[in-house]
Amino acid sequence: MAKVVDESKLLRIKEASIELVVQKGYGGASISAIAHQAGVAVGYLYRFYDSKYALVSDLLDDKIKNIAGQLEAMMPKCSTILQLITLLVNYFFELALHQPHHMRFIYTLINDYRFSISIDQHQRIHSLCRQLLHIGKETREIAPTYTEEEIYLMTVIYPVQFINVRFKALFCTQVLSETDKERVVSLCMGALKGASL
Amino acid sequence: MAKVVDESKLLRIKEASIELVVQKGYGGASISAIAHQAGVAVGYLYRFYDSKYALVSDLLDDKIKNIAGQLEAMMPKCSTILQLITLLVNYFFELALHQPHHMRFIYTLINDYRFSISIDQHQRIHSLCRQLLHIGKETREIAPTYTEEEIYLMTVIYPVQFINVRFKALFCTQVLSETDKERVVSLCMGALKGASL
Amino acid sequence: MAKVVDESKLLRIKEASIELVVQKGYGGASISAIAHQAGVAVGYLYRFYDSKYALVSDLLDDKIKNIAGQLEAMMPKCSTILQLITLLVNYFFELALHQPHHMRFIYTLINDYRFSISIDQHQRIHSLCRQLLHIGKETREIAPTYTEEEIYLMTVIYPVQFINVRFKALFCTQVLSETDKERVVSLCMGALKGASL
Amino acid sequence: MAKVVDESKLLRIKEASIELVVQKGYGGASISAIAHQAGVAVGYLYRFYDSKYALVSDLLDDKIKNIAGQLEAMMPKCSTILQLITLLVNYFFELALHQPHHMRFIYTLINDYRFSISIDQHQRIHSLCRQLLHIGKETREIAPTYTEEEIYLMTVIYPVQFINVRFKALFCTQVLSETDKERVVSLCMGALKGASL
DNA sequence: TATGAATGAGACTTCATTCAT
DNA sequence: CATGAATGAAGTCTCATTCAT
Repeated sequence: MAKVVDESKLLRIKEASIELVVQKGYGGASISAIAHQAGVAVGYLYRFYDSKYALVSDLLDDKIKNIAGQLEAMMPKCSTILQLITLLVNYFFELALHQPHHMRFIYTLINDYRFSISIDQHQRIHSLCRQLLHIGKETREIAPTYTEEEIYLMTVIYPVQFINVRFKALFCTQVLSETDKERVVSLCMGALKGASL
Repeated sequence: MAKVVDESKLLRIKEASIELVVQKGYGGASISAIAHQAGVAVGYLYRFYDSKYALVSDLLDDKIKNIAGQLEAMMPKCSTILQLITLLVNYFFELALHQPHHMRFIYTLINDYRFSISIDQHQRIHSLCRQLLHIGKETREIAPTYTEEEIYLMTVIYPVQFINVRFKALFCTQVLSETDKERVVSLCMGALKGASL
Repeated sequence: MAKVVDESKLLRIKEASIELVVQKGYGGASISAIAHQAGVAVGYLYRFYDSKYALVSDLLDDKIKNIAGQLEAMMPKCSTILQLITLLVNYFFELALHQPHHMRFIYTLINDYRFSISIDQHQRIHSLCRQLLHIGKETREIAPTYTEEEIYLMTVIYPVQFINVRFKALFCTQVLSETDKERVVSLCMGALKGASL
Repeated sequence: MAKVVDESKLLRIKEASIELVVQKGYGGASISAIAHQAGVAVGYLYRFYDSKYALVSDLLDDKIKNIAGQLEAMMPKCSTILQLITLLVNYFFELALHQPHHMRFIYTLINDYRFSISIDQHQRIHSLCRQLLHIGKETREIAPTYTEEEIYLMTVIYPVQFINVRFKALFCTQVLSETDKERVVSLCMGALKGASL
C-alpha cells in the first residue's frame, strides 16, 4: 500500500525533473522547483537520489535503456535494416509525439559533457550496432566501408537531431508527419547504402 | 599616450573560455577560472563583454560566422554538391585537427537551449542551404523529396556529430584520418541522393 | 511536522538591518554583515525578501505606516491642533527614547533618493495633512495662507529633524527632555499660527 | 595659462560630481562616470582628491562654506531677524532656481551619516546661530525659550526641506514662487516667535 | 517516514584605485 | 602632466544539501 504511494511520488519526481530540465536546462532546474512541481518535499527527493546530478543522470540512463531495449526487442523480428530502421524511427516519432519533453530531454543531455551513457548501456548499444552492421552487410543495405559509428550516427543521432531541428523550427514549422518519417527512413537508408562516387 | 588594448589578452580570454566551457560546461566554467587561466584579472573580462553569457554567446556566434563564411566562400568555386561537401567536410576536419577545443565548443553549445544561432547567421545558413538544395536538384545529387532541413542536418550536423563521436571515442579510438573524411563525404552524398526504396 | 518560521529570527534580521543601515548607511550595510549580526545565514534573508533593497524598503514602509497609523488613531480623539501635535511629538520622542535606531533609520532614509514613501502611505499622509489643515483653520490655529506642505513639514519633518540634530549633538549634548518636547510643540504651534509681519 | 585649463577641468569635475551624486546617489555615482561626464581621465581626478569620498566631502564642505559665508556677509547689514531670514531664504530660493542640482546635493548629503559638516564650518555656523539668537532675543523676534538649535533648524534646515519637498512634488507640483518665499519667511518668523500657549 | 527551514560555499558582477606609459 | 588599462576586493544573490522535528 505504502509502496504504491511511493511509486506515484517517484514518478512525479521523474516527470517534474524531465519537464524542468527541458524548460530551464540542467542548471536552471532547481531541486526545490522540481520538488514543488512534483508535490513532494525537497528532502524526500534525497531518499531516492544522492544528488541532483544522480537524479538527472539516472533519468537519462532510463531513456537510453528504453531506446536500447526497443532495438533489442525489434532485432529478432526483423531480417532487414529497412525494417529495423523503420521501427526505430517510428519509435522516435512516437516518443516525440506523445512525450515531447522526454525527446527534448534526451536531446538536451546527450551532448552534455557532464552526462555520459553508462558503460552498461554503451556496451548494449555497441553490440546492437555491431549486429545491425552485420545484418546490413549481409543484405547489402550497408556499404562495406561503414562501421558501427555510422550505424549509431544514422539510426540514433540523426533521427533525434531531425526531430529537434523541427522542434526548434529552424527551417520548417510543420508538426512531424508520416511523410517526415518516410524522409528520415529514406535518408538513413540512402546514407548507409553509401554513394557510388 | 593612451594605452592600447592588449589584443593578446583578449585572445587569451577567448581561448580560456572555449577551453573551460568544453571541459566543464557553461555552468561549470566560472568567470574566475576563465580569468585565472587567461592570466587576467576577473574584472578585465567585463571590459569586453557585459556578462558571462555575452562572452560565450559571442564566441559561439564567431564560430558559426566562420562556418557560414566558409560555405559562402566555397559556393562560387563549386558546381556540384560533391565538391561543396568535400570542401566543407575538409574544413570541419581541419578545425577538429588544429583547434579541437573549438570544434568541441561548437558541439557543446549548438544544442544548448540557452544559446541559439543569431537571426543573421541563421538567415545566412538558411540561404546557403537553399542554394545547395537548388544546385543539388539540378545535378540530381539530391533527391527531390528533400528540403533545406536535410541539407543542414547532413552537411553541418552530421560532420560535427561524427567528429565528436570520435572525440568521445564511443566506438573507435583512432584519430581522424583521410579515410574517415571520405567516409563522411560518401555517407552525406548517399544520404542526400536518397534510397531507392 | 512542518517546521515553523522562526519569528525571532525575522525580528533579529529586521533589527540588525536597521542598526547597520543607521551605522553604515544603506550601501555600507552589507547583507553578510546583517546576517552575521542577526545570527542567521546569508541565504536565510532571501526567504523573506527578494533583495537587499526590498528588505530596507519594507522596513521603511513599516515605520511610515506606524507614523500614519498613530496620526489616524489620534485624529478622532482630538479637537485642536495643539492636542494633535502634542500627541504626535510625544510619539516621536517616545520612539527616540525607546527605539533610537528606528528613529535614526527613518531620518537616514526619508531623504534618500533611492527610497520613497509608497503611494499608499503617501495618500494616507496627504489625507491626514488635509484633515489637520481643515481643523486648524477652523480653530484658527493655522494661518490661512498655509497648505498641507507646511503641515507635513512642521508636524513630521520638524520633529524628526529636531531629534536627529540632538542625536548628532550638533548644538547640545543633553538627552531629550520634557522641556525639549514642549519646545518642539511650542515652535510647531507658533510656526503654523504664522507671524504677524 | 596652464592653470586656466586646470581650473576649467576642476570645475567640470565638480559639476559632474554634483550632478551624478544627485542623480544616482553617492554609491551610484561612479568615478569613471564622473570623469567621463567631466571629459577628463579617471586618473586626473586623483590629482586633486585622494578618494571619491574626499571629492564629495570637499564639495559638500564648499556648499556649507557658501551658506555660512552668505550668513556672515548678511549679518552686519541687518538689524532684525526678519531681514536676515528674508535674505537667507532668498539665497536658498535663488540657489534652487539657478543651481537646483547644488540644492539637491546639499539635501542629499546633509543627513547622510557618512558625511558631516567639518568642525570649522560647524563652529562658524554655531557662532552665527548664537549671534542670531542674541539679536532675536533683543528684538523680541525670538522666544526666550529657544536656543541655537531652533535657529539652525528653522533658518537652514526648514528652507532646505521646504524646497526639496517641492522638488519631490509630494504635495504640490508648482515651481517655487515669490509667494512660497514669503510663506517660508512667515513660517520661520512665527516659529521662532513662539506660540502663546 | 516525510518535511522544509536553514545553511554557506561559490557564482557573477562592479568599481575605486593604481601605475606604466 | 595626463591617461585609461588593469586590478581584485567585496558585494549581492542562488541553490544543492542537510538534519531536527
